[in-house]
Amino acid sequence: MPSMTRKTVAGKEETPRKSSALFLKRQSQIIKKATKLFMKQGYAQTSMREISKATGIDIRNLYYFIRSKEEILFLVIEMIHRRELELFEKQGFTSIDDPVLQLRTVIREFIDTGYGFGQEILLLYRESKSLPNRLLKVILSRESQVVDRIEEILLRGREKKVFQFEDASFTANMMVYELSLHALRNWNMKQYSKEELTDLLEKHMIKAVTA
Amino acid sequence: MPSMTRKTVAGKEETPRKSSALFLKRQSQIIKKATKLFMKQGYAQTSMREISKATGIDIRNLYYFIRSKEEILFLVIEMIHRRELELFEKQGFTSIDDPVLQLRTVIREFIDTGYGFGQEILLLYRESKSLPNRLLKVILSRESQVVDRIEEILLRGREKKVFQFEDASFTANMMVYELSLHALRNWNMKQYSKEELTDLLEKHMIKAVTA
Amino acid sequence: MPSMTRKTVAGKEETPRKSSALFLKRQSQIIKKATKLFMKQGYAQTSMREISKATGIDIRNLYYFIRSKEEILFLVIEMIHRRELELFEKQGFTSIDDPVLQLRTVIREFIDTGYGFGQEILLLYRESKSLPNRLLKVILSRESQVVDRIEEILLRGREKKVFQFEDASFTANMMVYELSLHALRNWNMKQYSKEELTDLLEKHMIKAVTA
Amino acid sequence: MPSMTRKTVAGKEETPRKSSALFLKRQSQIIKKATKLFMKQGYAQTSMREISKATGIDIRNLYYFIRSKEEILFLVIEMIHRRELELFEKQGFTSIDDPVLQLRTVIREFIDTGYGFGQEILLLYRESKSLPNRLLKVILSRESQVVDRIEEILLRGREKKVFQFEDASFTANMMVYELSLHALRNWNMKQYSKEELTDLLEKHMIKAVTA
DNA sequence: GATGAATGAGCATTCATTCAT
DNA sequence: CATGAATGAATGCTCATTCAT
Repeated sequence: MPSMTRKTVAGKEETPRKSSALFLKRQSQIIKKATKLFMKQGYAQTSMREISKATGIDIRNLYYFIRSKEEILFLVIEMIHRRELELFEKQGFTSIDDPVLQLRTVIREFIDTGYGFGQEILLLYRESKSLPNRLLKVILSRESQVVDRIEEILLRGREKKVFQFEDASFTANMMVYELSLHALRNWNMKQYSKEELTDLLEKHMIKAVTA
Repeated sequence: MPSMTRKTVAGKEETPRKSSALFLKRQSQIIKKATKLFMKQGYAQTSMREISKATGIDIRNLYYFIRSKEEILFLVIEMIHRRELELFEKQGFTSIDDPVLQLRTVIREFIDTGYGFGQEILLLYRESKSLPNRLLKVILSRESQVVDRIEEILLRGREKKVFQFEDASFTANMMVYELSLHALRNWNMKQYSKEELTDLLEKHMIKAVTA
Repeated sequence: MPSMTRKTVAGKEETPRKSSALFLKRQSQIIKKATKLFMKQGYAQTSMREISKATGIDIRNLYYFIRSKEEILFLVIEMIHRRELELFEKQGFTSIDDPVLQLRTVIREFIDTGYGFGQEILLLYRESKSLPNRLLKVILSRESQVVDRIEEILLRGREKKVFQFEDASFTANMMVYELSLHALRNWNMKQYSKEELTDLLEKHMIKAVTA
Repeated sequence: MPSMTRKTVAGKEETPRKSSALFLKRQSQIIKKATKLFMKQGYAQTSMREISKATGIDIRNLYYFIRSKEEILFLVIEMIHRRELELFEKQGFTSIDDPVLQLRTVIREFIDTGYGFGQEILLLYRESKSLPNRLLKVILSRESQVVDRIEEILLRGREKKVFQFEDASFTANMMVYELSLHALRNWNMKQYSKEELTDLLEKHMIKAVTA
């Protein structure tokens, strides 16, 4: 751990950040490459030098676009959540009336893309604590938003008497968690094809909330 | 010379290890302290110096008991699994005839102690990949043993027509995973007391396998 | 982390190296000082910290100019060979027609400068094996070039019927070797002045190839 | 370089050494294994731990038989010289009357065995300077004895008018040196079989001293 | 934006050797 | 002889970050 003393904490707007198109482009370029590296080797094991090499941006100029390594992690995690939330805003989704179908859609969409960024979820679980408390809170509130969307579906389903469960919050949490099964336990899940897994998960989850 | 060439990799028994009582005592002393440190700050973020300080063993003598930092992680993870497996060997457990009751017991025992070492499970998920492939394999096969024990219970239950599910392996995996819900998502679970959580989990899990 | 995993081996051009004039200047500055140190105390016995101190370049910035200690040794040895080969390219040398005179010139030039870098030849013999095979091959092929130049002279002489010997390659090798006599056995050679030695060597070597 | 301050220098008989048969047996056991290790990896690169492992003697008990690592090197080099000198004492050797034949015999004997311990000669050249001055002197005087024996042969030959050369000492030195050609330049000598090399060397050396 | 240089802090691991029991 | 423990001193190398030009 080098120089934990001089830490510049990300998120604290000390200097008005540039926000020209090019600036943002460079930033997202950094975030994307960093995401890949963090997923593959972990946050602590990824050096700024590697990020510099991956992006082609000189390490010293890197600090022109981001404030610190910590900020990169923050932005990376933020991006993952943004992508998760986008799933719920896909056109047509909110217009689905049947809660069961809606839940099914969520599961399938999540796995469809989530299968791809399953590693990213793992990153979330693994690296969150590398963030200082203040940033961690921001991240966790983002997470809660995802849980909330699931909870809404469940509550609507209970009103319609199609779903049955004790605690909506608990169940929603469990569901988000279950959706990450593959990512977190992929070593034991390799025996199943994507389709098999989707099927098994769907049945498991639907069974848990139907009467 | 920090010997880049002659690297000794943990687990590879080049020399027969010492195994006197005193030696093993020192080893487990190291492992226990390291476990705490790894849980709190992560493997990569914990330095040998810190482990040395925590154990009171001079850093150079530390290498008398362990081969490398990597080996410590290996032993730490191994110990966690050993503790998990011990749950299934508690006296009286195997004599329970009712599968539902047996499953309930597992859940309660797991949470009872697991609540305590929840952090350790997180460590498992988080740090496994810091191990080289060879050691990772050993660890994952240990993990499988835990899953296997659950699977046995499920299969016995299905034979007795009390349980119903599609895929025994998938379900057992999911259950082990669900049992770690609290550890991995404690930030969203703080709203529940230990008892509430146990109740909710139990109901959720039993519902998933009953007809 | 001393990066046991991501090791960068000297010579393997992962990243295009810098090559500005200033960069090269710093590099040769390092090489020169390192040569001295290696000659005096040996490669293994010379620490990077010493090289840092000798060059006045902070040890951490040292790694900005060289990839590893190993690379320094490689560059040091390379430079020695470059200097040796330059002897054959001195103006006027190739225009000497008489092979005996040509050989004499080589011997005298070699000893003249070689007397100065005799220690460097010792270094060559002593430290070559500290290099990994890949780099060692490069070095040995450089060495062969020196032998080849001598061989050329010998062959020309044989054609002209002034020289006589069985095996050109063997003889050339032996000659290069004999030229290093002083460097390698200086402890027994101290009784002779530079001039005496040159005379003795010259006579010995010429006698070996004349009819 | 660890603790160069506390150095216990070999050779200085501080404590009356044990000299029972077993003691000497253990010592020569250490020396033999150390010789191999030093040849393969160099003196500085060989650790006491490795010597301990190779001999099967616990590293701490090693110091019961030798005073320091330095002493091991001294004893190793001493043994090499003892073996060289034995060549001149082989029965029948001194009774050879013809100097040319005598020289031929030396060459052949030397290469015959020397071919086997060529590496040891290299060790001599490479590691001598790892010894403190006092010990180095002892070693070099041993070396001189070898040279002296050759010189004697040469002088006898000159008296008998079969040999002709300028400086006996220089020539003898050169001959010892030439005999190590293979060991020191084996990388370029691999093209020749042992027999070829012996032939070439013999002719080269005889030619250098005959009229 | 590129570039040369610096800096404070640390890393895991090894070394030869000694000593008391 | 074996064994547990200590110790003073390094080792090569990397880290994130800053700054002036």
